[in-house]
Amino acid sequence: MNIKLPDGSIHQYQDGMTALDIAESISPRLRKATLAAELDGKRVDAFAPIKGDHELKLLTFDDENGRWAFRHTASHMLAQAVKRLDPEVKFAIGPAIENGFYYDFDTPEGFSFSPEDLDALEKEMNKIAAESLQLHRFELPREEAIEYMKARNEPYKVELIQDLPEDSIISFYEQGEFADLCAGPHLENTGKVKNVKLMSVAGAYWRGSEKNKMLQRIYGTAFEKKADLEQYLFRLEEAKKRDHRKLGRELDLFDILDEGPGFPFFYPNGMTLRNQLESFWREQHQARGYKEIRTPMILNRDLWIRSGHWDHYQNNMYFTKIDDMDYAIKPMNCPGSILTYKRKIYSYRDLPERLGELGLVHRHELSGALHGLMRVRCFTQDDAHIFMTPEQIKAEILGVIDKFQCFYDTFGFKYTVELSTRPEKSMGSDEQWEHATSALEEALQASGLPFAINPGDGAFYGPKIDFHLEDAIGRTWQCGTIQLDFQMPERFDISYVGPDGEKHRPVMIHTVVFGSIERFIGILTEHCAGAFPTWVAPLQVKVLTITGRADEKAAEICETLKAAGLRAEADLRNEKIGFKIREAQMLKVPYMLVIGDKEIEQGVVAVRGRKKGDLGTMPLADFITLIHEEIASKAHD
RNA sequence: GCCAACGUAGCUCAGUUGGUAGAGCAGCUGAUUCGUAAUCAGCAGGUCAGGGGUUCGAGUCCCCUCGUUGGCUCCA
Repeated sequence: MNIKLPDGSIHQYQDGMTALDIAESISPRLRKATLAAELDGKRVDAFAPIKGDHELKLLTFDDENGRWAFRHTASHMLAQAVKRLDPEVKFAIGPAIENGFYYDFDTPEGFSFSPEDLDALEKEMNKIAAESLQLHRFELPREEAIEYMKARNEPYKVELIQDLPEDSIISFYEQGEFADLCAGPHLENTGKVKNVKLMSVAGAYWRGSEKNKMLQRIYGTAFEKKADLEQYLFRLEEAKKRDHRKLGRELDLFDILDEGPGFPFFYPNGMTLRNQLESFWREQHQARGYKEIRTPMILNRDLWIRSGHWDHYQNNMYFTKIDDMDYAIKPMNCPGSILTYKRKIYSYRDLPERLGELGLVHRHELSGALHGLMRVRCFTQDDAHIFMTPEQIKAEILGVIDKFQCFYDTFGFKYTVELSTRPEKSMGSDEQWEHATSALEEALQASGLPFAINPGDGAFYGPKIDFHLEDAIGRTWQCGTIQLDFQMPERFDISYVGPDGEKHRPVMIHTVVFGSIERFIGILTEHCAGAFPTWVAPLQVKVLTITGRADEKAAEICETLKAAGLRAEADLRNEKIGFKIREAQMLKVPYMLVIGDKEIEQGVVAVRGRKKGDLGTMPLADFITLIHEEIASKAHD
């Protein structure tokens, strides 16, 4: 048979040889590294015999798909270990995921895995690796497959098979006494999976639906090399140090107290930071032709019925009564924005009308969903609503995308983009949804941004484009969104007068860049580990004296800095300079000015940067120029 | 909301088989005037999340509530 390798070369092999054999023929080391293979682009076992001419790619741990096979085998080993230690446990599913794998188990009533159990399971997995069990693949016809799993008393597996399409191949993988329903591919042998770490236990609904039984999920990870596992665990530990909840307390920025779950406090430092972000937002939006508004936090029931929130969003809303009438606290700003639009008659010449609002919204999120500033029950959306003619849609969306890129680049964020389509619970006709969805898709394509489709995740009034930013440990959070909406304009019967003198229905875009100021601050805090870019840092310069003889000069310098528009403080305490520097470093103050007898005598300041250390001395005026330039450029890092 | 773990001083954490709460940092007081990540000493600080129960006795054991964390579900 002829085998074409990724470098384009074609080699002849004997029919029936496996990918491992072929790897061996190239080098013994490659054979050892080969975990799985891709045959004509399809993932297969490296130990499966190959027949006929094909294109072959050998997958190692460096390939995402190689790691996937490696960790998927690890998840089977976990299941095997669980079964050995507790035969009563039933298997659900156990896939490889980014950075690891998990397996869901249905355990006997009242039993749940403890940390000690995880240790024991880890040991058993190591034993399974030491046993060096060979993996075998076999296929069964549908009925036999069902009988096979019934005989093994695995009801979840039976259900999975029953839900597979009639004509699908039903494959199993067997290692020692253990066999599992699985499409593969897998490693040839359990002996390869030596560096395993079981991370945590969590509840997870069967098939992801809260209507189903909650199963026990064990998360783990596995690496080919021990050093890589250790490095991964170390990185996780390091990442915890930049958790925004921890930094928020340490830097005295913000906190969430037991007295108000999900309702954050912003302390003076946090407020300074926040105000900088809001100023930036205002500058940018003014420059981009937006007008700012502010709409009420409480509006009456009729409004929310009209907007559809009463029907579609009630579970997430807070209510109140005023003079025996029902009111709701706004969970979104759009109805207020629409009422603003409705206050007068718009001409097509006025459009697009871009209305921005830093609006505080309240949403009753499930208690278990709360997470620091990332997920709260009251937050400020940096909202904007654009009212426009249908012809303006594409240009407006492109304008918004440009705005997003400007914002995220300013902070040095990487982001991923998703297009979310119609959810089950939604309003409007199929045509409207199709029209709106394709408008978004076209704009995205025109922007050249790579994006993924997220089916069924749109808002109830329209499809959306989401921008996701990463936190310290790689979880991603939706920040920016662009939502196209044909519904609200209908519901509120808003219009503009066209060139023909007739009334027309405008189209509406809902969009946020920060997403919520709170979440954005959370992400930004983790992104820079609390060392905020100078332009947003709560305190920009700390003036440190070496002895009391410098007090007067330091105070004077501090005043000069403040007069130059900088956020500066002087530390005149009777402490050693090393101690003062340590404190300022821990607070991640961008610049420290050390003032002692020498500086006073020479008429200079000794500058220390939080990252670069001692930067030498310079006249105060030079330092002010330097920091002003840095602030003006909004430099990060 | 669901599953699990956890909740001790402002912060980080000790507290053995139930026998009346302890350290470091921060704070306060005093001494020290000192060149780029911690000067020394003293003092003060807690209804052990809240409420019930078991017990001669509960921070430790049991139950309930609240909150936090990790997930699931949901979402900016």
